[in-house]
Amino acid sequence: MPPDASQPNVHRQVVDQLGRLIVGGSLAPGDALPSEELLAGQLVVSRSALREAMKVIGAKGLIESRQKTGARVRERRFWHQLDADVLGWRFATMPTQAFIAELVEMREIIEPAAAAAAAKKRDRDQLAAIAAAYQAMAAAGDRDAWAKADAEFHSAVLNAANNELMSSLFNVIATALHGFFLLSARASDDFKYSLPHHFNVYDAIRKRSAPQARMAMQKMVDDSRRHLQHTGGVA
Amino acid sequence: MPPDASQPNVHRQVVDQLGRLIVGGSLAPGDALPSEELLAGQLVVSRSALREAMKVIGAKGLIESRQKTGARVRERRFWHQLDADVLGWRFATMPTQAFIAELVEMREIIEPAAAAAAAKKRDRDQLAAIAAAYQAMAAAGDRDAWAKADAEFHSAVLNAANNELMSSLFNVIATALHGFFLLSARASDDFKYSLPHHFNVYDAIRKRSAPQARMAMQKMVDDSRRHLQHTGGVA
DNA sequence: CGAATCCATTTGTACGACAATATAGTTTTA
DNA sequence: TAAAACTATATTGTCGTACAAATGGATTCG
Repeated sequence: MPPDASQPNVHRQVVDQLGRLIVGGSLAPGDALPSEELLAGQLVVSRSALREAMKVIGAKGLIESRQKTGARVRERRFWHQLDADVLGWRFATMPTQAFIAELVEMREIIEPAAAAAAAKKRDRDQLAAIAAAYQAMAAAGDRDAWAKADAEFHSAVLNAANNELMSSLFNVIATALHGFFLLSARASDDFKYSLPHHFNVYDAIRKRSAPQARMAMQKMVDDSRRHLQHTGGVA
Repeated sequence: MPPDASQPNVHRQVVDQLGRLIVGGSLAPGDALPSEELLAGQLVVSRSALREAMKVIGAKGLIESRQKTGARVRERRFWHQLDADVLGWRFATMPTQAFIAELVEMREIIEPAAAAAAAKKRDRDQLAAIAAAYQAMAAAGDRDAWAKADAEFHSAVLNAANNELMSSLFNVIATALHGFFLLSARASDDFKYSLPHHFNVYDAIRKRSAPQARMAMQKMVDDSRRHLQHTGGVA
């Protein structure tokens, strides 16, 4: 339970408001924000709460504030777009196909590489976790159970790659995409269509064959993209 | 000029102190921080400044604070390790070979993929930028000029891939690694050894050959790793 | 012994004050 | 007249205090 949503914390709400404003484009890069006093008045919060929110927004790379000059919106390339909040704001304000395509592309790069690394570096327990997730997928009766086991599988593969940075990155991307897929790809019924792919990935990692693992995962994400294009319609 | 270093801002200093404490391991996940009042006293800052710093640390995923319970250090998997500050703290406190290897591995995954994507999606201007960077590298007389042009080259390739998330991610990784390489790999003299590789990458992107671009970049990073092992000694 | 209640501690929010400082406007000077 | 120095002022940075809200633990009562 991250301290994110549903909390009536004032500064958290202000963070969300400012984040959406900036990411949504109402405030363009280079624009100056109103003075703290004024902005606090507009949002009906104290300057303390506003400042705490602005520090958070600044930590996410969206604004930069200097004395007297005030806070200015930074250029987009400074936005730490791998931040869960920033991704969420992008989804909330401009979930364009291009943006989703970027996320999907990242996923399609990371996962095959992670599978290859996992084949090389996994230990016994990590393999067992992958196997367990696979069996849970095979045994899944409904879509929800399958989705849960599927997420577990991918997470286990990433974990077996023994690269925390990669796991962390994939986590952010997967979470962002998850929210999208829940909304769009509800149609198809054959939710187990990718089970063989998953087995191939598991088997290659078991055999410690990095190229095979990479190829199997590659096929899986390719298939996933094709499937999506049929149901959801992502570029 | 990011608003990071050299500023005597109190809350910024506190952010650094807390970040180093946590990332460095002095405060283990699950540990509770002292109360705000007490901690503010220890650090000789006001509670306001401390709170602003804690919000920033929280935004980076290092801590989570709830009423009465106080702030607790979160598990490492919640740390947003792709954050520049967090990476910096890891370097400052535990620049282990394993950590550097993770960064290098990420780079070796991203760059070939980016080169392939650039071959497919680059436009004329983006190609021109790559060409310009290459020529600057070829013309470079000293190591500093070469390093600058080199960074420009990689940046241009990433930019040509037309994926802002990828650019942003690479930026963070490259910056983090840059700080390390400056310290370690000062030895070798033939700083232009990789110029042919760079040409191959450029040429493949020019010809829009994705597989060729991927392979050329792959060779480049492989060579770079080998070179590093000779001079710096990274696993 | 268990459950409801009260209490103390801690974070969350607000307000007010002053210091530091950078910008803009003003004055002085060459 | 133009440039340089100075001043005024607005804005962020920091501090301190006060109170509200929530929550975990102690206490009391059935």
